[in-house]
Amino acid sequence: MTENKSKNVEISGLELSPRKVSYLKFLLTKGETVRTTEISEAFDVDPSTVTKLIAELADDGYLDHIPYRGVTLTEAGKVYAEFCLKRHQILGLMFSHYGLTPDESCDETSRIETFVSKKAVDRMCSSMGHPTISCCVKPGEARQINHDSCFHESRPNLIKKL
Amino acid sequence: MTENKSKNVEISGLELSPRKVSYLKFLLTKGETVRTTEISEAFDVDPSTVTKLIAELADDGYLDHIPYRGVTLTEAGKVYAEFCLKRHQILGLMFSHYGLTPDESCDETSRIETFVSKKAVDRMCSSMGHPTISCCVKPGEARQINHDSCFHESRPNLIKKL
DNA sequence: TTATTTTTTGGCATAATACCAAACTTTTAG
DNA sequence: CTAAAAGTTTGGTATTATGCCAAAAAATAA
Repeated sequence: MTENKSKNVEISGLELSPRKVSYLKFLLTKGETVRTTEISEAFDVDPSTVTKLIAELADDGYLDHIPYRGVTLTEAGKVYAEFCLKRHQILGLMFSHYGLTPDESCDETSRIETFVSKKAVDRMCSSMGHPTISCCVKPGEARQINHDSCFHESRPNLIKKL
Repeated sequence: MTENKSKNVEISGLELSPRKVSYLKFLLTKGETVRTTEISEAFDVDPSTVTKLIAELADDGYLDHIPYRGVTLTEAGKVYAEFCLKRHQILGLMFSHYGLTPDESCDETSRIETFVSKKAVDRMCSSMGHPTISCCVKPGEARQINHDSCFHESRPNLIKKL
């Protein structure tokens, strides 16, 4: 936990490509070990494409891959995926503030999210009062916004770097 | 004028790559004919890289290129560049609403703008009351937000498709 | 344990960018 | 008015991110 936090500080939010972010978010919502085929079907791509991307994600420490068996998120991968999910939710919420429908917010967010820094997301999250709803997650639904990764600028001494 | 408006309707906002959008915005703010070197210096890339991108933009009708002389925006190019500039400004303003500094807003916007649709921008613009300030343009400065390209959803009969 | 299914490998392709060196043009200096 | 300098374009190559296909390998089912 304390370890995650300290690792968190190093997340810029720009380290992964769009597809990789999608895979990580998918893996997080799945929870358990996920087979190559599940991913390839979810994203409608060839299984070999998935094999290659997960190999890179595994190399970079985001997930463990047992060949022919499946993948699971590493601790770092979970932390990163949580951040990605939260970023998606914060951005989706932001768009919805300007009259976009939930679907539109989600679409626009999906195209831009990989390019928005964690610093910006944290700032926005604070500014919004650490919301728990978003275009994809409503109160009462299973997964709400997880603020663990949030760098609380307003209380630097309490949480910064820890 | 009427012609531009009708062409506008067909802009999705996603037709150009990041670099091409940057070039178009640069060309619009420059106004006159621009030489390859000016662009290559502005973006700190090799002149040959510029030659290639402008060839593609010219092919697609965004600009006229006279070899060894320079490029100018076509009418369609101007219309598109105006939209790009406005999109940048609307998005920058949006980020600034969530506590990002002007510089931060501008940075984040620069990374995401190419992936935000015109439909979303128009909606946001309406929702904001068609503002004239942004992270990059303050009131009193030369270029303010140009709303010509805006699809005014609130007054569809007056402006839609015309 | 063979047939079927799943996964991985290796090869190849495209879009977006970018660099370099060589070939051209245009401009400038004599 | 030409030769050198400066600017531009071509052609070749590279990288990153993705993705497909066919063949090989492993796992599972019959």
